[in-house]
Amino acid sequence: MNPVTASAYKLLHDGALALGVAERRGIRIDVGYCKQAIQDMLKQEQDLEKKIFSSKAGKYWKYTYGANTKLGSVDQLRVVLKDKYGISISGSLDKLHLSSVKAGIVDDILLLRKLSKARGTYLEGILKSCIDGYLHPDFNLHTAQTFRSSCSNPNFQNIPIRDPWVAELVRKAFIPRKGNRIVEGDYSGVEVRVAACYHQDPTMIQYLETGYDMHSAMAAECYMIPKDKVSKKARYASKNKFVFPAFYGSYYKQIGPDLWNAIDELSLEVDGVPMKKHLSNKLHKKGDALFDAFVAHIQTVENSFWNQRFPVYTQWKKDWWDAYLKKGYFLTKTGFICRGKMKRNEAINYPVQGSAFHCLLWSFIEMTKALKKNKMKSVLIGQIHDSALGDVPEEELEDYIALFREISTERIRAAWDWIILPLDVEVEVTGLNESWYTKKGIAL
DNA sequence: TCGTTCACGC
DNA sequence: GACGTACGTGAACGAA
Repeated sequence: MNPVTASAYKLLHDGALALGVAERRGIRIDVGYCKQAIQDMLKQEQDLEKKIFSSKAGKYWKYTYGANTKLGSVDQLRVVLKDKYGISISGSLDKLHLSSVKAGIVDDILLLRKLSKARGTYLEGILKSCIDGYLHPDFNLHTAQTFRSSCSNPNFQNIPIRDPWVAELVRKAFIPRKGNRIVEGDYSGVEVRVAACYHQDPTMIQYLETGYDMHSAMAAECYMIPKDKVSKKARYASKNKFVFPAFYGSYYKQIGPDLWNAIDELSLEVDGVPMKKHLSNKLHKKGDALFDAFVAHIQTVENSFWNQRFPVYTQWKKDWWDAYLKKGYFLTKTGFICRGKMKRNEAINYPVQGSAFHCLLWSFIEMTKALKKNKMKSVLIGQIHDSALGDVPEEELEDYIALFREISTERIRAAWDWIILPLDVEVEVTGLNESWYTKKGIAL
């Protein structure tokens, strides 16, 4: 991919400069917290190791491998599971596959992995790159195939958030400057909106303009429940296991089992009835046959999703792919050309993912300029694909938020007329002088 | 040193 | 009718 218009080149040029400003400002780190937390976690890990080695399986592990014993070795774990529990696993021993294994040792191994990840990759990684209490990650615009950004030393774009326990351990390390709050402005569903700018499916546009809750609607269809019975957790499963994967090109053979597994992971229920029991009543099947029937049901939901709900979107995907096969390249809305050998899903996803990030990048550039022009003390400190983080003095809080909203939803549409739908941002704010972990959404 | 596997994010 | 998830970084492990 290369910029082929003057404005595309300028976007990268100005983007590199704006990100450079943020890199030099840096993110404030609670170094004392990090050091203490690392010590505490090391202690927990040692206790856990002791516990493991006092179990029968742990003793066998040590006996077999002696000084070469490594609890992080999947090869060794595989042998112990087979010899000590008679459980033979040929494939992956990752979290997903291990969590269903009924062997006493696996829960402790998974907990140990989680702790050492949080300590090693994150807290120790932060201290490794921290200079005088500030972190200055590298934000790159020249590495990702899609012309998204990437980030390293350390990677500020994959800090834990989904597991609340790990999120707390790690995010407490990130703090605002004295008298400030961290303010995170996040585009809502920007990839879905940018995709709609390409395919212009009228149903999708209507959904986005009216605030129709597609995730809930699809939860209702997937789990065969009335719309008003869709719980938050069912909506979450629908969003992350059906809607997003479907937009990325996944299909029922992958999506069906994922939605099925989510039932137990999230303990889904309908009116107090366990979800699998509910589905059994609906599909008139039990056991393995119920699973097969559920996957088949998801196949029909998927067909209806693409062919009944979004036929224009579906046709666009065909046309876009055919045009790429014919020409050997395609152009993005933000003025880049993509050439080279691509698979179907890549050719369809790259322009969307790239242009969606470019919306954030444009806003980041304009925000950087506006803060300087207005002589504000607020500083931008980082960016995570569809969100921008500021370190904002209490007295500038309202102005900063208003400015960010205006730039990222109004000014951008005046600058880029290809954006044919409203954009929306959510703003989250930490407590005064409090860590990133305390961020909360604010009412409009 | 390098490829693979794991784990974390959007 | 077959086909079929996108983009990243970092650490540990283990073979070369």
